[in-house]
Amino acid sequence: MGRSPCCDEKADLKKGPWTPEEDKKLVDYITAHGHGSWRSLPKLAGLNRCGKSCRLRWTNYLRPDIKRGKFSEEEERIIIHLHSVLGNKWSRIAGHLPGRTDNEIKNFWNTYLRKKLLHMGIDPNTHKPRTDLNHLLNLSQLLSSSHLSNLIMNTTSTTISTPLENALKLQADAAHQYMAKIRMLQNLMQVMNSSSTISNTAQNIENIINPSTLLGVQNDLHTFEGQITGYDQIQNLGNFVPLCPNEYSKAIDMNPWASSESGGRTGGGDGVDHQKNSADDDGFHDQNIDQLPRLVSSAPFTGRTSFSSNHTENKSDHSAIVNSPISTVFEDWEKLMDDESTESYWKDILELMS
DNA sequence: AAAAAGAACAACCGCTGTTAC
DNA sequence: GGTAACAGCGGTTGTTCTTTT
Repeated sequence: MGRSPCCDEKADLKKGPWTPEEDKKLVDYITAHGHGSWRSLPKLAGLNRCGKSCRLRWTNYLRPDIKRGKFSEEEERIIIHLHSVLGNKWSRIAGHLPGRTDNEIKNFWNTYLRKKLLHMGIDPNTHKPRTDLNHLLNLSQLLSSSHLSNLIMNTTSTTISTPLENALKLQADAAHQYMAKIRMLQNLMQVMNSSSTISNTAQNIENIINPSTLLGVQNDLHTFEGQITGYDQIQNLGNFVPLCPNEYSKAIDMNPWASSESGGRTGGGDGVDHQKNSADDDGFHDQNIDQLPRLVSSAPFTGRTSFSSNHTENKSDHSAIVNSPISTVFEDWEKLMDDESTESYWKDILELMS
């Protein structure tokens, strides 16, 4: 009954990297006869390998239609889109990228794309903004240690600092700290607003933080960044991309991957439950690529772009703030930030969210 | 120039659904 | 209908290459 023993059970089968000679044998055999049964192939081809190893070698490396080399930006975009819908279904994703293997895509994801999304503040598993505690609490430090230091070094490295430059550095430093805090708050608010299960928490937090102050966050940030763009490098601050509450999918509007040719979203862009589990449908069709929720931009963040597209509802209410200088823009924030300096401040918020 | 660290890639392992018997 | 191997898939590991210190 059943089949004969699997080749894997045979002894003395070679493992490890393939030699050019082995590759040639495999290619020659398959070219002449097709692979047929992988189980019987090694013996017929004169290889001391198991059929499984031959199949993997062929499908992942030797197949003539395999496209080698760097992934294009378009391929990157497609992979991320598909992953947001299909998850780690590498073979299905590979099915939409001719010439790419599931193994190659998987490696590309694990070694590059995943880290890229993490750097952008996006959870690569959920394709939503990261909500882990460390990310939020370390944000300020990360930004300060990288971008701002680069900024300062770039702007003053060639000369001995003058008193004015020192003052500018201090001001930039302080402003940067504000910025990081604002973004942390934005992220928190976004998380709260994007989940109905914690909507009550959002209200509780608003009891801690002056709601009117929170409403001004976006415009404050907008204005601040507008003021500070005298430093070109400050635009590099935006590796962390804040998203609009309830508007995850709208972030695609500033997505450089979303080419004009693709036409952007045509529907279903709420970023919720696009996954289908049906066996006969991978939940994705080529014509539906543009219907999938797009990801946030990897491009440098600019508050202007972000908030002009996502927070128009607040514009009129805060036009006065928008036009105010930095010194007054942050006046309302000073109280908040002073309060926040106490150790229990963030604990209170995070406990409410847990 | 050497060592260490990180990134990239290839291959293996083990699980699961399918299929031959 | 039951059993066991097959084929495919995703996760993980090991090796090699590149970059940084």
